[in-house]
Amino acid sequence: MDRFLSSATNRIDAKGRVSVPAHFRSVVQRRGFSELYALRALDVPAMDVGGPDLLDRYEERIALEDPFLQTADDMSFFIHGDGSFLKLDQDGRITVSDFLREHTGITTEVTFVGRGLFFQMWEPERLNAHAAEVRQRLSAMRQQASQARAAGTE
Amino acid sequence: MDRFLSSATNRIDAKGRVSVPAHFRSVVQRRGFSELYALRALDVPAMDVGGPDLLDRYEERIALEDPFLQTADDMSFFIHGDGSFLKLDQDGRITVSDFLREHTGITTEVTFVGRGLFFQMWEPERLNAHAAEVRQRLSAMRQQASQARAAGTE
DNA sequence: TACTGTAATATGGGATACCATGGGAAAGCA
DNA sequence: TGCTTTCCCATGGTATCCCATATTACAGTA
Repeated sequence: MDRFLSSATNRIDAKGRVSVPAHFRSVVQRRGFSELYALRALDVPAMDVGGPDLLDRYEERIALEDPFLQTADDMSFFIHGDGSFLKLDQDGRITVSDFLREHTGITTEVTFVGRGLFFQMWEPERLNAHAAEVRQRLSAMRQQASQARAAGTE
Repeated sequence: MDRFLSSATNRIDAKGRVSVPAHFRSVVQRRGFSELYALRALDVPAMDVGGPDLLDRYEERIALEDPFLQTADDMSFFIHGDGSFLKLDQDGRITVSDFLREHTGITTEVTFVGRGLFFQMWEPERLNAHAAEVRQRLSAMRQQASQARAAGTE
């Protein structure tokens, strides 16, 4: 399978290194990425990490904004401004930079979350909070949908 | 038969492995898969499990959404982040990870419940409680319906 | 229906391979 | 020279392979 899936939490060692889950590394290889791009996620305190295609995706997103408006420029700055890329060492580890820590709140542990075509890096506690929100939204959405169906058949 | 039917309870061994019921395995293997896709169910403490094709179906669903709106992001977060592949070993067993235990409360035994296109993994006690709830809801609903019918004919 | 043998399945355990993690040493940089 | 980064190796823990044994399901026979 060549998609990033499931999540795992790894510890950051004294030198600031953390192992990228083996499963993710094999996906990276299979997709033929030689370098990983880490971008700040737009709405959440997480990093989006993936191959060059991740950049394309963000470009598309920016393209939707009116180029004369502040928003587009802000987004572009936000993404390209400090966009760092992560080097995998021989043991499949990356070094967690201050840039990463600042945006995510990561200190001693990192949770890697598969997102299909890319993956995310989270501070474990913040991830839990976010996950709870997401599940609640989806659950509410599903109830609404089934109520709407019931109403339609009455 | 290519549907998941009936239920069975199996024990988890000292290494955290548990056999997937043979008839469930044959459903998956007939399609040529050697791994399972498991997703944390939204409203109940159970895992929804199926072949990797189950994931495909979800991804197709997401593709219908505007990729830059919150809904698409939530859905992806859920099916990729709350999902995981379970590798079947040669004897048809899977290892029950903390990822599964956390959400389901599973400790020493697992009940596998056929649900047609997928099956579920439950902690036996919780399944009993849930089954009782479901029965009660259904019988309440039936009583309501028959009362409404009686009222209509009076 | 009861009994019996057989095959399929579930379970247990030793050995092995893989992976996260930690630390020493060499290599770059100020 | 100090400091950080990168390489390399050691270790413990976990997952996987492979085989043995127990248990269950099934089919045939009386």
